[in-house]
Amino acid sequence: MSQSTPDAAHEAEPLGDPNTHAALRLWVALARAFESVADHARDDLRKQRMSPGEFGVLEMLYHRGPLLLGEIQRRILVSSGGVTFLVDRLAAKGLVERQDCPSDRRARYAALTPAGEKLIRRIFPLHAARIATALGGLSEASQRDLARSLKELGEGAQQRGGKSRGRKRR
Amino acid sequence: MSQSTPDAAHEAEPLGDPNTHAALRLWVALARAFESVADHARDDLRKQRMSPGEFGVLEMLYHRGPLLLGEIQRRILVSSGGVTFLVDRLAAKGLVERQDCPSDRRARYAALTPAGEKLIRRIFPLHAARIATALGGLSEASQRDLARSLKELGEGAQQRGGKSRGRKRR
DNA sequence: TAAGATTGATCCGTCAATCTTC
DNA sequence: GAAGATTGACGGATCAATCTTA
Repeated sequence: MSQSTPDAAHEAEPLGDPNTHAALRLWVALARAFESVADHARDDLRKQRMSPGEFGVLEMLYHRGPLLLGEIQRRILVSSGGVTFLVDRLAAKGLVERQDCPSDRRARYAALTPAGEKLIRRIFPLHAARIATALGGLSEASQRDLARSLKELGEGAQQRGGKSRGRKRR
Repeated sequence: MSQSTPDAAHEAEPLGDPNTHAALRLWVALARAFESVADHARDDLRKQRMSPGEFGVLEMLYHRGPLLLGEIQRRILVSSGGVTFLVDRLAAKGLVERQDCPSDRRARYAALTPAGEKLIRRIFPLHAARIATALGGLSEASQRDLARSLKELGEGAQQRGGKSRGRKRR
């Protein structure tokens, strides 16, 4: 794992502020839920010998077509050097290729090669199914509700300014 | 960041199964929400020159007292080697010390030193407040609701067997 | 044989500095 | 000067192999 999960029990020594206490419990639940599902995702991806970042790039190019490296960076939230590195590796595997940008010679596109397209077309549905299995305990309705709440939570937290790794601060 | 976030828009090419589609949207929302809050947490910790893992160990020892390394491993969900490494670093900083286990000579305890106790006692409330700020958009009630749903989600996903990095499969 | 801890190799990604083009 | 991409050094964690004790 790449991330340590916060400890679950703060009840031993309750905090003065009940509001903080509720927030902490939510944070723990959020982190644990994320890690549980991420475990499924990572496990599935490892069988394809693919890192989460690599899969993220392939998936994005699959669903959106060729993209500038900077766009990829903002969308999957990796560092600038990280994108270069990911695209390098995918290119070495023959799954992705760089293309020059006609309107701006500083920029480059990344695009799927036929081999990359074939691969992601095959594994994406399997990966999606694995996620669905992980989440399978919840009804479709509560999945929708939860997704809505989480989206609100995420956007709120982002506006309050976390670290903002060069991401659009809209 | 240590983790790439799944891409948000699959609407361009809807999946056959609507159930899978709902699951995917939930997964994206979950990952984005987690990363947004984690950014706050990481940002805060970095000012203390402390990794999330190090903070996790200190926090746990603070709230639970001396713990076997194996227990720490299971609770913060890091690898076996990871715990050894974390405790090494904290010990080098003088914040934590190892203690022999009288009943099993294979095992060792980790415990806070006075300096470690002093440090975590000081920074934990600040960290908690930062998390509370990140989550501040939500009412206390909806924080509780969300936490409950997420706990259910996380436990469900875990039971369905993610990767289970040596963790108790209870 | 198995369980706990440790070591060393390796992997993935960040960060700071740099180069090019705008 | 600022924006896009790239490079190289580094950090944090995983993994497989090993050592010790049960």
